[in-house]
Amino acid sequence: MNIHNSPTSIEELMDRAVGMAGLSLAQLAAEHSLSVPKDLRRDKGWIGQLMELELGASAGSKPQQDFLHLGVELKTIPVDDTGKPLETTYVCVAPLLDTTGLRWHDSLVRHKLQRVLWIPVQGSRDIPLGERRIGMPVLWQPTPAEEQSLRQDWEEIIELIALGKVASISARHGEVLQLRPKAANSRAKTECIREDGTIGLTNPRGFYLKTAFTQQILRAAFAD
DNA sequence: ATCTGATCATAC
DNA sequence: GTATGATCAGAT
Repeated sequence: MNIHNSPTSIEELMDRAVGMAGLSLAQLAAEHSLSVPKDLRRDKGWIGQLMELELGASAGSKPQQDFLHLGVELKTIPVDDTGKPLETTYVCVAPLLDTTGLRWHDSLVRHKLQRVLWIPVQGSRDIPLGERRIGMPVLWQPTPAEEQSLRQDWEEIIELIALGKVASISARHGEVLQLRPKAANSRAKTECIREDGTIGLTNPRGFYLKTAFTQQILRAAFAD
């Protein structure tokens, strides 16, 4: 199933995603003539890249949805044997400068999460990478309640950033959305607003979805 | 066992 | 550095 063309409809995208459910990562890698890394320590994005290949997502480092023409963002999510997410989900970089006038409706978080195709993959480190199996896909759109939760957290965090308090924002802020470092390492710096309004430097941050939130998404999808 | 801050590879 | 793809691993 070496498909490199981009799907022309959501239906076609879902057919492809359902088609790879149940396969092991080794099986899928073999179909694309890729070797399976020993582990993910130095290949943290390997599974995501593999899914992009199989589903025909646009490769590269473009700052847009994976399936722009379909309005769909692709996310792989590592889960344990009960289906519980093992990691938070990165959404996008957070603006630490020029936050004035930013509104939820126009935010990158809202745009990226308008429609997400979740691909659960066994993520336990006890399972050799190649033996981990791909689960049934979930096409998700935030319910009004979910969007409200996201919006509330986003507005709170953005407000703190605008007040120059980014340094005091920890991953504990937010019910469903959190702010955490997103960089090569802690020496990476980017400009931010200081409390006195001047410009300072701090570690780049990204928005992440907490595991309880993504667990709820997956549970609701498989509830029927 | 879970969470939070830190980190890894790659393209440009 | 910023953007893509995320998971690692020490602290709690």
